[in-house]
Amino acid sequence: MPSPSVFHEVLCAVFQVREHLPGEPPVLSVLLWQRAFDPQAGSWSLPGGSLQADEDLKSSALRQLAEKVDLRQVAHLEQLSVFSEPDRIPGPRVIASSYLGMVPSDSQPNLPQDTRWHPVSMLPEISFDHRKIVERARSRLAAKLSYTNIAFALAPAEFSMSALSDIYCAALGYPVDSTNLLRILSRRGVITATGTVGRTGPSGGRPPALYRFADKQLRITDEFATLRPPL
Amino acid sequence: MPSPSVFHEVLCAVFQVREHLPGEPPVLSVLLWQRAFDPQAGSWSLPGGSLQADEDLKSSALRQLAEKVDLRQVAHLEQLSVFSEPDRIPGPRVIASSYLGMVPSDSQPNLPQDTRWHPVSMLPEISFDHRKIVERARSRLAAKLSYTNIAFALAPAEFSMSALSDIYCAALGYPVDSTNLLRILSRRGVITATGTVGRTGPSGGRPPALYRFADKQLRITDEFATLRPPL
DNA sequence: ACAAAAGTGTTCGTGCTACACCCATGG
DNA sequence: CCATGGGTGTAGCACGAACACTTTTGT
Repeated sequence: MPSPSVFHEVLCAVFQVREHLPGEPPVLSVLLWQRAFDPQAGSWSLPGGSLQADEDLKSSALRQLAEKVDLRQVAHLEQLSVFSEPDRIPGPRVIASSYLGMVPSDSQPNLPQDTRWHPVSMLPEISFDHRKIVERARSRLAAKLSYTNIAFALAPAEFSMSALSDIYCAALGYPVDSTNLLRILSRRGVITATGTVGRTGPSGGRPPALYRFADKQLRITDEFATLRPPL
Repeated sequence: MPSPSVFHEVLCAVFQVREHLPGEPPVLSVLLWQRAFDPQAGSWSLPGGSLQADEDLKSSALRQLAEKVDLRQVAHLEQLSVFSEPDRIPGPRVIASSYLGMVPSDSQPNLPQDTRWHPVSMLPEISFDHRKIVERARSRLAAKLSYTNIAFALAPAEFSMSALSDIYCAALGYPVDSTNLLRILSRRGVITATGTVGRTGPSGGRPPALYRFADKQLRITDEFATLRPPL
């Protein structure tokens, strides 16, 4: 192995569906911190940092999130792609492995001063190539919502179907009918009824049945939309 | 950036659908080379090697395939995941980025002595964690066959539908009806008729119409099997 | 004429969307 | 008893699987 070794960093696009304006439906938001110093002081960056000698990438991602932004409730974390252009950031070469992370909508982590949730529909100025990572994370999340149970990582432990369809709507960017969503997800065995009911809302209405996700691990629920095996 | 830099290698799982036994339908095969020296002398490895200072990962992968196994007709190459366990191979730490590559079934690259195509159904002893990479590449390929036009990278420039369904069959591991395949792919605009016909086979029969792929770039052709946007 | 392979048409099932209608609760 | 939201039922459609039937060639 005669060739040069390089630095390696992990960058995490962590999403939460959260209320941005009170009374409005919740929106998909991503966790960013603001750079205090150059390069690109003032712009917003993804949390992350450099890989240590004794950890693999995923452990590193979890460590950085816990240490730097005090985030410990990551319900799901998966690899996106690697960004390896030699000049992707100024200074010595750093290869970035990007991750998609998600925290449930009911968790309220304590964040440092420089760190904030930003609705993905109104992102501030983003550092380096981090915007591309956010975009990729977003589209990966949208795609996986349709054929996996990945929403378990965005939803609280128990939820009404209208709350869940709000989450899908926020993540996908278009309305999702809660009545059909129930049928799809229960037929696939993704969610199960708890048997309990929630409280009725502030403006009246029937109290909703509550559901939970059957698994808290990622599962493919709709493999092979087409070209499936015979029999 | 106080932390250690590490070596970084690229590993390519390159597939071709090729005739293994004459007269039999073609099978999905992967390109491997046999290690002459320890560690793990005799076992078979994926082509690849270490990243240079001035190249990104994809360029590196293409370079290594051209230099080391004289392979220049790679029709598609995409990133799989990164393997970063500190002790994944003996010796100093090396992080591996894995790639999925594909070669059209009609190209016949010249291979070095130690390099050979192996049907994925009868793999030899594989080095280190390379088997895991082959498996992942295989399942990624199978998945993408159903919702993208990725078969363009496995098929020759022009082909009959029965030849194409042989390719799908080899890559998926189960039979694919050529008549339905035609309908699916032409409806999606993935393939178009050339207007010409091929030669009839050695055992007689009607000469087949020839088709070609409309794009030679990867395209998603069946986004959102479910939960699609309204209207 | 017959075998072999390609191409066409038809039936059927499945799964999702859309929407109308019914139910439960608070004021 | 009415407004508000939750839940159920149903019709329709789009797409693909399976398979029978027809067409075109070589021998």
